[in-house]
Amino acid sequence: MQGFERFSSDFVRQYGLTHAQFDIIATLGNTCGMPYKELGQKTLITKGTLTGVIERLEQKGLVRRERCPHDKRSYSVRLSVEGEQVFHDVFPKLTRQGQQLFEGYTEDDFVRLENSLAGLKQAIANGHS
Amino acid sequence: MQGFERFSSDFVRQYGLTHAQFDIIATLGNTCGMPYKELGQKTLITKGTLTGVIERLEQKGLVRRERCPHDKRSYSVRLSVEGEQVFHDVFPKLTRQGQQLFEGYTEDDFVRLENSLAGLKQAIANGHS
DNA sequence: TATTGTTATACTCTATAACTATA
DNA sequence: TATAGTTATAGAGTATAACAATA
Repeated sequence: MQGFERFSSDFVRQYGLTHAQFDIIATLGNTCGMPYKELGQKTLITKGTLTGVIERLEQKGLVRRERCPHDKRSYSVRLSVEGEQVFHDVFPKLTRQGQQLFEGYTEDDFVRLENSLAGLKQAIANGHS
Repeated sequence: MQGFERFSSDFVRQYGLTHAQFDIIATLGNTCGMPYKELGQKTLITKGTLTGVIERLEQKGLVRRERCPHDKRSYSVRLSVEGEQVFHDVFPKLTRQGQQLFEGYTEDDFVRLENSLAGLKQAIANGHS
């Protein structure tokens, strides 16, 4: 875990993004936007912190905010065109970078790993709730 | 990964420790101390940051510093008696907490998971260097 | 001259609580 | 009254670079 954490966060930082910012972009990718509340629930970032993180992403032009027509207290946050570019640019690279890790893996290795991790993930999610 | 990260960091925070501080204690556990430089290499914390982290751990009385007799520029950082208590108190609990995640696992499940993860770990370490 | 650790700077994240504006 | 987001506050980690003491 620590190994991959370092591996990926070095990579992300090269794009001038922090872990939290990357988390937001990842969460917003392939969606049509969502309010702060939902974003906070998905990323586990509290609302006070979220204001700052979104602000910095907005300054970088990666994210846009629109007042929600139905509830004027709320915003809809979504990726800008540039934000989507980053999303579609960084993720495949990160994935590809990740792929190099698995050079020696056979199809069978993948299946075994995937099954193991799926079980582990579920166990963590259950123990966690 | 994210699931376990949250799981364990919630737990660690209950002891009033941050991730970085926990990392130091974990690294210092079962050793007779080491200088800042080595500590920084093992935890990937840069020296400037390390000064602050160690300082806070020293204020909490979990860590002690002694000038190295051989090289007067250098300190030897080691766990205090209380620091060792924390180490021996928190780690088994974290492990036990972790064990609950694996309630439904059979011996075979463990073997499979262990093999998969060992391979993954090595792949990450290699891709990482 | 090179290295160990310190200090200074500037930024980001973090939690928490008081606040505003809507609902 | 309750909720969505803001602001204020205080603390912690991060990188970087200039610095002092020692090697």
